[in-house]
Amino acid sequence: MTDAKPQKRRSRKTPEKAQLTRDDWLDAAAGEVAAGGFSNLRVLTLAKKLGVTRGSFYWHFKDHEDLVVRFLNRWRDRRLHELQYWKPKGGDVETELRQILELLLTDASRNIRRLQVELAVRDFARRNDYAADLVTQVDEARINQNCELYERLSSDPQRIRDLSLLMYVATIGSQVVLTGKKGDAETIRRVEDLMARVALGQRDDG
Amino acid sequence: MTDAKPQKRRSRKTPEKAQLTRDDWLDAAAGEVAAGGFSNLRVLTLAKKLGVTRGSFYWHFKDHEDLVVRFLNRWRDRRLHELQYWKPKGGDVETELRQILELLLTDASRNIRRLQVELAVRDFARRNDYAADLVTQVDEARINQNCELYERLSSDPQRIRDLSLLMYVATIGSQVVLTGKKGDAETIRRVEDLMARVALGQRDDG
DNA sequence: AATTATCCATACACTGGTGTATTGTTTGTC
DNA sequence: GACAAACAATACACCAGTGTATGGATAATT
Repeated sequence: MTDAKPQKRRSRKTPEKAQLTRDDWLDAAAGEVAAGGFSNLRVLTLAKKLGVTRGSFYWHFKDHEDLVVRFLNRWRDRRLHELQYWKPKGGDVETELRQILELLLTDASRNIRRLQVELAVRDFARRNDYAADLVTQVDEARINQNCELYERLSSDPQRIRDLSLLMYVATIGSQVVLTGKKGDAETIRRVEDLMARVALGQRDDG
Repeated sequence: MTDAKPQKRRSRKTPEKAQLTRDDWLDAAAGEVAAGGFSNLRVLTLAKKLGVTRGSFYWHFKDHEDLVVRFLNRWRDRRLHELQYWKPKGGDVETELRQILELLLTDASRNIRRLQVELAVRDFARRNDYAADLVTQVDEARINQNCELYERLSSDPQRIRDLSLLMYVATIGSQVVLTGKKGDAETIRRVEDLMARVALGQRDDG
């Protein structure tokens, strides 16, 4: 009653897990980046949200830049690693194409936080060379990955690459333009369908 | 020699134009936004680049938020106003389509600063409701504008809108993914060509 | 020429952020 | 249970940015 002593000091969400790991900080950082971009990634705010002081931060990280670099590296590693799930199990071309498009558009628009982080990284890459390099790596890997699919739709290597690139920029553009808007779910589904038909070379019926 | 007195006090780039106007500040703000996004838009830095102190700023603007709002408003007004140049003078559908695509892709990629500002506004819109509203207005207007063109390619209203939307998100995505990369000029031209053929419904030859 | 409006400089208070050094407090581990 | 290592709190110096109040200089108007 008289003076509030430190009393317990470990009062985070999970009292069992008293110690914070570096990944905990990176997870919290993802929340900040998703919410307000990299300019919103501040040590003080992060510590407050984790229920500790900055003393903990400077144990796990050298400084603010160290946090940013580790965050970007983890992001790239995960994006490159998840590519293995981008190759559907089998089936005809149209099925696989629609699967991959659904993964890139409908599924992505549901995973708001992941998408917000990606857009934030992309934005940060416009003024940070290191981030720009990672984004390029990820883009290249994704486009190359999809080429394996579009190889079945054309025999011209240049055309395959262009088609893969076109589909990719269309998905990114959809995420940029449509995400977070009202009634985007239905719109995204229609765009998704139209993209599939474009890739398959089906003529318009209008 | 002894003590540097204020001596002249008007020593900006153009000594004739001693007084700064609000648009001068907004132009300088555009540079900051293009370079580092809205989080890089600081009164102090702006004043330094204009060769004045913040006393001038707080004469032309109420506060920092006032600057941001005026900047966004001017951006929207200009984007909506320039739409009149998006309607080609006449000619067949393919010519007009290729003209509009060149305007949206090749020309846009040359106008780096304008594009950087647009991407920055788009990013800012993810965490600012007012900016999000303006971006939606601009997107809607552009898509509607292009509908007039795609009306000649289909008779189904829904399909017209979807096609216009697809082409639009593809251009935005191209700007996001390809701008500032090495060898983007040639790539953009190929994507541009492919988009035109897709819109025109030409079958692949591969 | 005097006055007013316009525009900018200066000085100040305040906030919020980084980074460092030092000192606790836990948590294994022998 | 003593010791060391891992983790976090505290206090400090420092800087960058906003906003305000006030005064000074210039231009316009009469």
